[in-house]
Amino acid sequence: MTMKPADDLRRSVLDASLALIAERGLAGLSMREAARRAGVSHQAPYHHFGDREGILAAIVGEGFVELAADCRAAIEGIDDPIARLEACGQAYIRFAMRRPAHFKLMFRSEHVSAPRHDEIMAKGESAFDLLIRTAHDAAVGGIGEADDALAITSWGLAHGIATLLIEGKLEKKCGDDPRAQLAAAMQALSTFSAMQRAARKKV
Amino acid sequence: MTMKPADDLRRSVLDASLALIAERGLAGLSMREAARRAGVSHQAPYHHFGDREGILAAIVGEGFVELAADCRAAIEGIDDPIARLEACGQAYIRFAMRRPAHFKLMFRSEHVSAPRHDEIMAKGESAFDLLIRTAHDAAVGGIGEADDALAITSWGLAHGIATLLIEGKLEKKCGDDPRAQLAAAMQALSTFSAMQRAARKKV
DNA sequence: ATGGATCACTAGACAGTGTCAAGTTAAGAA
DNA sequence: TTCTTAACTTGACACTGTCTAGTGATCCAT
Repeated sequence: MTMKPADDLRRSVLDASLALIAERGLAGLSMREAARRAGVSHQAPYHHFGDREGILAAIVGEGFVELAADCRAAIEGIDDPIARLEACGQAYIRFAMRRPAHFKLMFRSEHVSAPRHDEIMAKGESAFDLLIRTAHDAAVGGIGEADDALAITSWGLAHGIATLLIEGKLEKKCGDDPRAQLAAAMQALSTFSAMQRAARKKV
Repeated sequence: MTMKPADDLRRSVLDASLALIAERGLAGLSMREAARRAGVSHQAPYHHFGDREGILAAIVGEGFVELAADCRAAIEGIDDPIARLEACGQAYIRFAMRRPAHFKLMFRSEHVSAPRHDEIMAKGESAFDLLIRTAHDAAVGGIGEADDALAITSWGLAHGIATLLIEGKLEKKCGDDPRAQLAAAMQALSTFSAMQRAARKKV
């Protein structure tokens, strides 16, 4: 199943957009500049995406699929539920570091309105829900009874660490080296796991 | 010490900007519309803020001061270090809910570049560092030895929960009612505190 | 095969934006 | 009185997203 030329332009506009975002940030993405780089008229992208938001929605969709795949791969072969949860969090944070623009678009409400683009969001979010469910199951299996609260706590921790990391807010505490920051992030996750294990043994 | 007319316009442009953001979101803030609402020409705001970013920087500065004050007030009169940390996190999350636009501007790197506006950021961030130090001290006092890791973990949790909350990502798990979402957020914090206490007793 | 519809795209225009440059007006200092 | 500076206004420029109106090509039913 080869790509049709139509999808070809769609793909190259999308790639040009991602490159643009990588260079100039999220606000630096412009329909016209993306079209320019793809070598087409300023209106060509509209035929494939309808809207500026359409491009962002496409990026979000790809992001959710990739994140879910990352998480699935990370927990494969791990049995201990708390270790699974930690591995999942690690994948979450590594994804945020590898694709910061995707991550921001995925978890900010203002760029892509969920009601529109619901088919894309649904595809992505169903994959994402699996991720959350994994975390949830792991948490429940680990601690015994506390249901939603622990899942939200785990998600919140991973999400917060990831956010602080890609926004550069850990620089003051960990220095400029991204690897040192990543190490600190991972240490936060393992601290959380340790606390979880302690709480479990106590009960 | 009364306000000079100059500061008067500065203030009203700032208020118009905040109203604009509340109505149309962060991207809906426009220099020209803010000027229009303040009843001045489209260039008048530039005299006070220099830049579009200047307005955002002013908002960020006010936000850091208010957040620090909130946190300080929250931990007042509480002795138990773990309880202090939890109260601090509660204040952090309540602030995010009360001033979502401030919160986003404060913790995103793309809107306001720290190197420029360093005087504003310094004023705000020194207040903010106090907040982090409080969390740090409380954490260290609580668990005994683990130093930076627990502070980052706590900060990450509060930040992540706050972010998910104001981006509406908890709606699927907690429903549309903001009070139910806030309750879930608080429950996540208390879950964390319980785990911290359990870990402490175990060691 | 052929007429009509649909697809993929181009070209032009419009309102709106941030910001540079040049003027204006008023107040205060020398 | 003259000079300087602050606090504006006015006008222009390049750029943006998006609406409208085209233009070939391709496909499909007759």
